[in-house]
Parts: sequence; structure tokens; C-alpha cells
Amino acid sequence: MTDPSNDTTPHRLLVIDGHSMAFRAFYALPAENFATATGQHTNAVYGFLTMLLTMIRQQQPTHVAVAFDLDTPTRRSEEYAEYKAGRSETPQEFYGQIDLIVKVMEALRIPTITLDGFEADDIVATLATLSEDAGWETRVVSGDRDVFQLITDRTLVLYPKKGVSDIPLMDAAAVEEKYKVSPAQYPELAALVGETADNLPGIPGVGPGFAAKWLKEYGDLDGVLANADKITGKKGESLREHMDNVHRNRRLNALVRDLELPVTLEATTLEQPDREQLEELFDALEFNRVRQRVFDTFDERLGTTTEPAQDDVTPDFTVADSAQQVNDFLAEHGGELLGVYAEITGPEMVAKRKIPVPGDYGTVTGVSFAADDAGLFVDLTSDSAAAKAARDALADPALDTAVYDVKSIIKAFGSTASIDGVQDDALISAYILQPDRRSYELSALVEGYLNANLDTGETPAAGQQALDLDGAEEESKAQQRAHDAVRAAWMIRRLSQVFTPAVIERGAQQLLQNLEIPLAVVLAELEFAGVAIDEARLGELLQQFSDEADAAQESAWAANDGEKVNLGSPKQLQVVLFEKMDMPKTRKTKTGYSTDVDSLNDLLERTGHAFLQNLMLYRDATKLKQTVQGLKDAVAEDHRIHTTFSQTTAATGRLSSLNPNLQNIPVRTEAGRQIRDVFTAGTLPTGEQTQLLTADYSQIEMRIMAHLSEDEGLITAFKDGEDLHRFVGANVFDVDPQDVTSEMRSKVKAMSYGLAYGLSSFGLSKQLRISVDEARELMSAYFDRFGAVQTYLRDVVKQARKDGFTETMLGRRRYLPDLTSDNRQLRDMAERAALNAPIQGSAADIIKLAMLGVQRELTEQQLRSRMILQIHDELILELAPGEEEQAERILTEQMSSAIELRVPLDVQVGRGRSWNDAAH
DNA sequence: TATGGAACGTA
DNA sequence: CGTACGTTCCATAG
Repeated sequence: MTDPSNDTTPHRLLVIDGHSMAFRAFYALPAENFATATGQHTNAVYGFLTMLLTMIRQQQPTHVAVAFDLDTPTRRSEEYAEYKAGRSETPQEFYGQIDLIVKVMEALRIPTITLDGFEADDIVATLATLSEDAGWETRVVSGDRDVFQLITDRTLVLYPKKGVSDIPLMDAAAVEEKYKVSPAQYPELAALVGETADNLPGIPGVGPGFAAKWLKEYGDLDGVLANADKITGKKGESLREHMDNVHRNRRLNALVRDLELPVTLEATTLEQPDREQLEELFDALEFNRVRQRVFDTFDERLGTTTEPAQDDVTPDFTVADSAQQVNDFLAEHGGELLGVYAEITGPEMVAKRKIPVPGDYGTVTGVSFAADDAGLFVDLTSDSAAAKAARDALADPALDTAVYDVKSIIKAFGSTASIDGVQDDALISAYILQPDRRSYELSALVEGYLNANLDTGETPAAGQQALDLDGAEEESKAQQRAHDAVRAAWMIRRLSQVFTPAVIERGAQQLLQNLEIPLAVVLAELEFAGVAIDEARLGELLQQFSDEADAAQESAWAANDGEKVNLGSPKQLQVVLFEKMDMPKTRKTKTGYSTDVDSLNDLLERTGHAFLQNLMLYRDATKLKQTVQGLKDAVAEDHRIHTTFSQTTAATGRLSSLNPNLQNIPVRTEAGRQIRDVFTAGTLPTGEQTQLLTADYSQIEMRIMAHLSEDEGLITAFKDGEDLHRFVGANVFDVDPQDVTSEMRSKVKAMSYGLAYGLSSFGLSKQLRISVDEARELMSAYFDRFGAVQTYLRDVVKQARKDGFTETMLGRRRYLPDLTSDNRQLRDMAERAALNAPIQGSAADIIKLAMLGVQRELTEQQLRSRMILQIHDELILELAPGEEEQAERILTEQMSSAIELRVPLDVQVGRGRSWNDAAH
């Protein structure tokens, strides 16, 4: 047995019979446990992948290839029509998984080989032969025993015993041990015995034992056949009767070893996978656990540090310790775009919970600048002259820079430096180009766009190592730190050089430079400002909701025979509701039956059980309690909450809010309003009391739909300024506006909003608790009256399918490759996203424009009032005393004139001492 | 300890 | 079988 760890041979090819192994994987793993949200089964893909990883780890190949069958006739089926006949239909769940495996192999940069007229095992045999001839080691992975004939000293077979985890290595000795013939003779034995799986009958009554005995006695198959007469008994008789079978079997099970393959051996070299593609695929397949294993395996096999490309060497750099050195660098390189990287430490994290300490934005401890072939690092931990020169450079509007995440830099600098001259922010550019990326981390962008690593094993020039033993270690640490920072700046510059032409080509340069980058600066101001919190009231609310939750819990337990189930555990609830109490089954979820509020209400109607009511009360109270607790934990030392706005999260162009999320504070219930009441107008450093001003766009998405669809009816509705839903209701129900009942109005309202989400008649019926027929009639009446809306929505999807993306009014794109998917669920989802993205995204464009306008006016008019929050269609300002009217005018004007539509943009404003008050 | 699902808040 | 998010908890995997 060859020791697989004995890696003295430079080349080792792993060649896999893809179809055979995919099938093994499929049957080894339960299909029902491996499916994506969209119903695509993935058990074969998963099994195949884990098998591949195991093989790579165990066998340490330098080359890998996978062969697949085609669905076309092969030499075998041509010769013998019944070949593989009688096999049961390929199961539905297997369908499509081969394609997925091929895609995964593509992303792994492992060649997949098919050849018209030939099956995978012929390809495998040819590759193994080429490898053998080249003097390489070979490992063949296949569940087909025919490959045993390939075994030599250097070519071994991995034949799965069961599943894909137990795959022992078969060498000549193992074959001889098991079948009592040599590998070369194995197909002769198989010809005699036959192969049920391939529908190749052999000699009835003859098994491997007798076959081996005969072969040994007469030397080989020809010998056995020539001496058939000499074999006595039933088995001899059978042999003579079925000689044709044997001849045919032998012809068919001989593997073709000299095919013309479309790839060379060299092309099977194991390479670094395409991480981007792989991430995307794994996202779609919902492979998360295996993802890291894939990367680890390849890293381990290939080494994490790939050979740096010729052009991938961090430029020489200077560590500046004088202003002169900074200025010299800028004098020489300041004329070109400089990559700038800010080394930021912290912020401190609140123990255990991984959220930053409220109000702590970290510190910039160093900054690096990178030109094409030169770099500079400046330590900023002390107030040196070099540090000052670096800060001045960053503030210089004439110095063109490309940065990464300007908002974080501004926040970490705080008041200690300002930033100007930013031409590009790689974070934001990447978002403009690919708004649905999973990660925008600098390292991910470098890997994805530059095919390089941010972090190399590179160490700076050894010449720097002083002989002074005491100082040497620290010296080299400092040098490494500077090197890493310069490399980051250099990568940012290179990213920018890739992104900028792509952004220009897309026509999104305005969007980037005049909207998103300036907005990042504005957002930093919002985050700095924060919103004042009435902490005392917040504490009272926490107690209140906590008491309510406790009371509801007690009542629920009482209604459950005093049994104390965890009301927060859907799993335990399922046991109580559907097993113990034997209630009717609700909607199915991935893990059982749903216990969401709709389901519980349904059950309450049917059973009237007191447990349900109290459970819902508990849910409500707990949710509120959690929200309040989250707010409490987020209050900073200045008694304010400083949320973080993420500018690169929502694929449509919206902002998102985190730590804490202030865009989902309850509003519809009384309790929600109580919570909004703790968001208050703060006090200025001068001690003056401020006020809050809120302004929101009314029905902005409907207005955008009216604008984009150019529907005359809808445009008229908005121009007349009357109640939109009443107007639409009058048209849909064909009555006078004053005769529209509140029921009609709410139906129409739900439908209008639903349209922008791709609501179906089924969905509408469920929401309004009406029949599907009624819902369908409602929709058709709507489209009769507002035909252009229907045309618009249809055209949006059509255009998106053609282009592969949707676009907002400001040219913000969202790519939707699933529009052409074979998977209906995926395709439908993509269509709904396509409907929604231009509408939601244009609304996001508009309020972002408004924010820039508001900020500009507040500054120009030198007001102390400031913007503090954005909630998608709402802006909140904190007003300094005496500025109320002026600020309100700015807000209204800037919001309503942010963009010119075919309908007016209506803005509702309100003022008050709290967010709740201001909204009324 | 990290990850995913369910649930639920907002626009 | 309505889009876009973030947070929380529990359960599971390791």
C-alpha cells in the first residue's frame, strides 16, 4: 500500500467520475434535509463537495479533474441498446444537482470534462493513462468497479464502500485480496459475472468465486472460453450457453484509454478557487458550514500565500518622522491620486455583547499614503510635526485621494482632523457597482477585484533589522505595521483604479461623487449628533413592559395546567399546542408548524384557548421590553443614542440603521408611541432647550409609481391633492369619492401599496381576508382604471430581464440574475424584487438628495439646528431656539424640491418636545 | 462559541 | 404566494 502522505512525487492527479460520485452522494444523504429556501435540493452537491474535500486532504493532489457523462448516446448504448436499461427513473431531486456541481467545480477552478459519445469512465481511464505515462501518481475516485482495471503501482482507486465518507483506497493487493484476480484481469472476471447495475447479465449461476477460479486455472478469459468444454456441471453448461454475454460484457467493460480530450494534463493543476464566484454560489446553495472548510482545505493545500504576481509587491515606503518627509512625499506624488488608509483601533466593545461602547468611534492611530510606486506611513498616536503635516494633507481639498469607508475615518478622527479631497471611497464604489454583495470588507474587495491578498506574509526589507538586539524586535514590529498600512493604501488605490472606470461606464459617477460620497460625510454628522433620550422615562417603560411580560407569562402557564414552558421557544410551543393541546396544525415552517401571530390568531378563533391570548400578550410585552432594553444599553454618556447608518447594506439604495436600529421603533400601537416619547429634544451646550422637527414624504412610493408609469389617472389624483386612496377607491368601485366607505378605502390602500411589491391576488386575498376571486376582481378593476400602472410594472420586469438589472431615477442599478432562472420560485422572487427596486430605490435617491440639500442650507444659513435621523421617508431635525421657522422652511423646501416629478412631492411636518409629539 | 431559523418591529 | 431591513431569542453544531 502506498503511503498517501509520502509526497515524494511532484505530481499527483486526482480524477473523479463525477456522475458516479454524485449519485453515491445523493443516495447517501437524505434529500429532504438538504434543500434551499427555494426548494432546490442540494444533498448530492453537498455530499460531492465534502467527498472532494476529504480526497484533497487525504491524497494531497497537485492536479484534479472531474469527468461527467452526457445525455447523448455512447459507444456502449450504440452497441447494446439495453445498456443500463431497467434502471429506475432518475429521482426528481437529483435533477439539476449535476449542473450545480459543475458550477461549484468552475468556481473551484477544477476542470470538468465531458465527451460526446463517451461516458465518464472512459474519460477517467484516458486521464489516468496520460498521468501514468507522464510518470505521475494517480488517484481515481469512482463507484464503478470497472476502474479497477486501471490500477498499477502508481495508480490507485478510491472506491466508496458506503456513502461518501467511507472511501477506502484500493491497490492491486486489495483487489487481489477481494476478488482473487489481478486488477488487469478484473474486467475478465466482471465479464463472466456480469454487472446488474449496467443491465449486463453474465453467466447465470456463476459468481466471482468460480469466475476467479476459472481464470486462474486457464490463465485468462480467452483460456476459459477456449476450454469451456472442459468445465463440467451446471456452471460449465451455463458458461457454454452464455458465451455471447461474456464476449459482449468484455467489449463493453473495457475502458477506452486513448480518447482525444479537450484538456491537457497541465490544465488540471489545482489552483486557488474563484472566491467571489464561490461565495455567490454558496450563498445561493445556503452552504455556510462547508464554506469555511472549502477555503481552509484549499489554503492548506496550496498555502495561504500564493506567489505574489509581478505587479503585486507593496511599494517601497518611508516611515515619516518629520514634517519634511511628509511634504517631500506629497511634493513628489501629490499630483496623482493617492490611496489613503487610516489605521483605526477600537471602538471598545461592551463586554460579552459585541456592540461598541456607545459614543466610542475608535481612534485613528496612523495613516498611510500610497502612490503607484511609493508609500508613506505616519504614526498619529503622538502630536508630532509629521502627524500634523499628515493631518493637513488629509484636510487639503487639492490633494486627490481614494479612501476606504470615509464615514468611519471621519468618526474616528472626531474633531482631531478633517477630510477633504476625497475623489473615491472604495467601500461606496463597490456598493454602487454591486449593491447586493455579502461583504464589502477591504480584504474581500482586494481578493474579489484584484485577485490579490490584502494581508500577505510579506515582511518589509530585512535590511531594516538592526543588530541592536533590544530595539530589533520593536523596530521590526513598527516596520511591519507601516508596511501593512501602506499595502492597504496601495490596494485602495488599485481598487479605485478598477472601480472608477466601471462607475463611469455605468453612468453612475454623479451618483457616487455628488450623492453617496457627500452623503457619507453628512451621515457622520447625524451619527455624531445622535438623539437625546429621556432615560428616566425609559427606565419606567422597561419596568412596565417587564411587569406586563411577567403577568402574561404567569397567565399563560396557568392556562397550560401550570406547566412552565418557555414561551420564547417555538419548539416547546409546538409541543404544547399541537401535541399536548392537540390543536389544528398551522402553516408549515422548516422546523415544524408556525406559531407566528397570524397562526396564533387563527388558532384562537378556532379553539378560544386562553393560553393563546396570554402567549400573544407575552410576545407583545417581551418584544417591547427587548426594544426598550436595547435602547437603554445604547445610551451614551451624553445621554443620547448615536445609531450607525449603513450606507452599503440595502440592495435597493436605502440606508439601514444599526447599534441600535432606530428605523424600526414601534409606532402603530400605544406602547410604541410611549417608546417614541422617550426620544426627545435635547439641551444645547448653552443650556437652551431644543425642539424636534419631523418631516416625512407622504406616499412617496405611490408618487414615484405615478411618475414612472405616467398614468394619467394617478397623476390627476396627486395633482388634485385630494385623498389618494379615496380617489382610487372611487375609480375602482365606480362610486363618487364621498361614497367611498372606509372598508373600500382600506382595501384599495392595501392593494396600491401591494402593487409596488409584486403582490399577487392570492396575497391580497390573504391580507384582506377576502376570496381570491374577489381579490382578482379588485385588481382587475384597478388596472382597468389605471392601465398605465399595469403596463409599467410589466415593462419594468421585461426590461430587467433583458438588461439583467433594474435602475432607479438616478441610475442606481440592481442586478437580478435570477430573472432568467429555471427555478420558478427564484424567478418569481426576482421579478418581485425587480418591480420594487426602482420604486423603493428612487425614493431612497430622493431623500438622499434632500438630505444633502438640507445639510447644505443649514450650513450656509449658519444655523445651529441639525439633522439627527433618517427613517427611509422621514427626516428628523433638532431645532435650536429661534430657528424653528427657518429650519422648517429649509426642510420642507429641500425635501419637496429634491427632484422634479410629474406629481408634486408632499411633505408633512410636525414639531414637538419628543419624536412622538412632533409626529402629531 | 458561532450560526441559522423564527418571530416581529419599521418604511 | 408582498419589497427592503436589524435584533432578539432559541436550538443546533462544534
